[in-house]
Amino acid sequence: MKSRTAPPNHMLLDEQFCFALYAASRSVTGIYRPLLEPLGLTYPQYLVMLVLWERDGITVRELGRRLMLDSGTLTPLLKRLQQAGLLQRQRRHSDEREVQIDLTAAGRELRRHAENIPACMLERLCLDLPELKQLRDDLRQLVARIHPSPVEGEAT
Amino acid sequence: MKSRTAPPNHMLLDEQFCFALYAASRSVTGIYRPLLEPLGLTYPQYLVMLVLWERDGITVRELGRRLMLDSGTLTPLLKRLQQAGLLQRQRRHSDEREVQIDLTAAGRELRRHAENIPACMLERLCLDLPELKQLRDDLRQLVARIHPSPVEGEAT
DNA sequence: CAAAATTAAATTGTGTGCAATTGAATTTTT
DNA sequence: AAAAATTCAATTGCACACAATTTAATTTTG
Repeated sequence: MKSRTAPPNHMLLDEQFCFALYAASRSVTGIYRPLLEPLGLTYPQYLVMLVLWERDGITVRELGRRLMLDSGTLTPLLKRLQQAGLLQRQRRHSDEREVQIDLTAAGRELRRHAENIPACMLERLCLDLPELKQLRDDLRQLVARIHPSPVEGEAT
Repeated sequence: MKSRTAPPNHMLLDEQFCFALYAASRSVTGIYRPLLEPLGLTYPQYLVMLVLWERDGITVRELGRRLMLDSGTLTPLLKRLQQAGLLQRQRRHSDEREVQIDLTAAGRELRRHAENIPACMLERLCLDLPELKQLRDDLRQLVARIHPSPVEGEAT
């Protein structure tokens, strides 16, 4: 007996998981915008500050590892945060290739003004914590499980 | 009796749902890149083509509604697709404000080369269809349920 | 109907993302 | 130790995103 459900057309935008992900990500960033605007931060800048509030004195490379961003993105972003007086950038004497990022007093101060943001976001998202944690873990699993593309000519 | 679990610090990057979402979205777009590169498309361009393959002859506005993008993003993107010979843009006679988008023969042709992409992605994501649908619906619910920010001075 | 308000795209300007290249410093090899 | 390879950040170039403004066309109002 044949199924009566419509044929699942994977080319339909509204069927696609990846579009839902893309749209959700941009939507959520949009919610951050009015919350971060008073702090003078964009969402990627806020992410950088989150990392530095955990521990500063780290290198651009370490920052990039945490955020999955490269120097092409981070260098200009960090220059803006430096311009805003939130951090300092300096080559490490131990290894002149590395650039170490240190928060200024103003950068550390800013944390207090950001502490209510997670709660604000939780409210806007209208999800309870367990649901959110589940979704977060699903997304992390997704990223972790991504099958590397089969690049040919790779040495074994 | 006090709980022995560590205090949940919502300021920790790796605790945050929103960062997982942001990172997952960029990761997934990164998987598309090598698949779309032979077609000469970026991921946002691919999304535009998906909408047009469903139905063309729509306006920039309708396209923007489907993709949640405004003309500031779409206009230059559509110009590039036009330059690539995939579509035509023309003012509507019925309303000269509107710009109608029509696929060219080459634009319709391209669909065949894109038809295997969803299956490729499914393989790369290493998730079965039910899980993916669940996650997709969760993300859609999230976007739908987003509480509008309380903008003051709004007329009632 | 004419003025005012609204609408649709385009434009302008800023800030990501990311591939590819460059340049300098360090490490590994020979 | 000198040459080769590697590493880190910066730079370059291109393509989004999105706020804000502009321009032109249409609709609504007085």
